[in-house]
Amino acid sequence: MREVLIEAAFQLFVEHGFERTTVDDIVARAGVGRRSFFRYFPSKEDVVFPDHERCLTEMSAFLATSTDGEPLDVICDAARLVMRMYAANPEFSVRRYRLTREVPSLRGYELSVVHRYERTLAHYLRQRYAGDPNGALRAEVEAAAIVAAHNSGLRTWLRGGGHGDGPKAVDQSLAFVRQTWGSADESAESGAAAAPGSEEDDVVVIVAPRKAPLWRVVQKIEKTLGDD
Amino acid sequence: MREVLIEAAFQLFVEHGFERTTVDDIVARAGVGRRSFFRYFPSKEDVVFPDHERCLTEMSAFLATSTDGEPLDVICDAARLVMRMYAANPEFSVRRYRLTREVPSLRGYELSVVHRYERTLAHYLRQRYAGDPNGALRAEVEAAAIVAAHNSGLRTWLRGGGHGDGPKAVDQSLAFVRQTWGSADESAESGAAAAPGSEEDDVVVIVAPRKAPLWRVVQKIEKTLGDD
DNA sequence: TTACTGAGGGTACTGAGTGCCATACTCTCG
DNA sequence: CGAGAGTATGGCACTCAGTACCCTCAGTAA
Repeated sequence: MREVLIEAAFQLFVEHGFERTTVDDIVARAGVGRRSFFRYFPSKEDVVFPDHERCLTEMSAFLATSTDGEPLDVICDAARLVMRMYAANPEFSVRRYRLTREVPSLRGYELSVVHRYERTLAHYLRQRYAGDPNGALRAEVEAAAIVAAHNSGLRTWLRGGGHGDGPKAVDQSLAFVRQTWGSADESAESGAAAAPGSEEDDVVVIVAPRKAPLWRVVQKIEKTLGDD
Repeated sequence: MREVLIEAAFQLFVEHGFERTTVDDIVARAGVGRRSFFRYFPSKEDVVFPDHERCLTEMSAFLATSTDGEPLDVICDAARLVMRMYAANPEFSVRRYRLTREVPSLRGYELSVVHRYERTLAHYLRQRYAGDPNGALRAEVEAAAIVAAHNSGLRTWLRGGGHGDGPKAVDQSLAFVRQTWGSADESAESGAAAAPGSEEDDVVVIVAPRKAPLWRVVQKIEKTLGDD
């Protein structure tokens, strides 16, 4: 029944557009009663995003079992679940992407979905950063950054028609965040020198208390430059 | 007319709630015709956010004239415009906050507004990072991080009933992002030293190309520590 | 057989948002 | 002063999403 409604709806959406298709049109093509539509989908928009609810619970379940490991790495893995869901049906994802780009109400719905992912990730990080006085803020910002990076990679893939390697594009975007962020705040809690991310960047970030004796700063620099 | 409608609407919203108040109720209390409501507000939700449209154009105008200065600093200043708008009417902002927290459709509307701010900031950054191969991604992530930090500070203030110093809370949140982020990518383009944020934080961030001669790094440190 | 349950269907209703037209009011030109 | 043009407002009727309520028709247990 769900499948029948989704199929009928998408046919009509591509034929006449989302807004010019009424729920009556959909149930007429599907051959079911109008009332049944709203039994399976709480709104007309929901039929366009039939799989996000499941993905959200998957993400929650994944995070619930990931109690150790670098928090930022964990939520990157969680974000990859979303990309995987999109990659499972490239044609469907691309069709939906084109539809969503043009219909304001669908954009609004998508925003609310993305927001729920972001809240899920932020909630996890807040628990992991429970001791940190800046933990709540850090959780918010990191979750937002990871979601933004994920969506950037995802959209790049979608714009390309879903032909390239989506997960790889997302990985690269996520790596960018971890590279510039993951290392820097490592230092923020230790109050001393910190090493850069990894990979092929050739810069080093050093954090030290202002007014610290200069020799100590140089010491940290030497230590930092030494261990690569 | 706008003011009359807004006032009537908020009275009814606090009396009976947003969803149980119909547009007919609003126009009846305001003493105007129903059709006039939709002339001034495209939807029932818009009456709750009467000032965001102006703030968005203000932000665009501000960014259009800010062609130099550190990009991250510029969009921080742009974000502060939003906080200022909230701070201009604390009681109204808090009433709206409480309302928005409880009504799903208002939350959805707020998400779309936040998203437009984020797009505006990202658009600006994308132009500023035009040369950078990672510029587009960096723009997305930084815009998202700044918006998240701003909203974190804003919500803290709103939860406190609008009594504390909102702009200060936002400043602290924004400083957190610049501290852990703003400095790291400075090095990506200039390859040399960079100064910290400002205010009362007592840490200094120094960035230098790895493998640079050590004396040059120390030189940068002395220069950085000197100018405060 | 009856009684219960649960999925689907039908009808009528509320309320947001729109299109169209009528009615003022105002400003300008003659 | 008055005619005409442009503009703000009100009123009416309509579409359509979403909901409440009730109906039918399985299948099933007793």
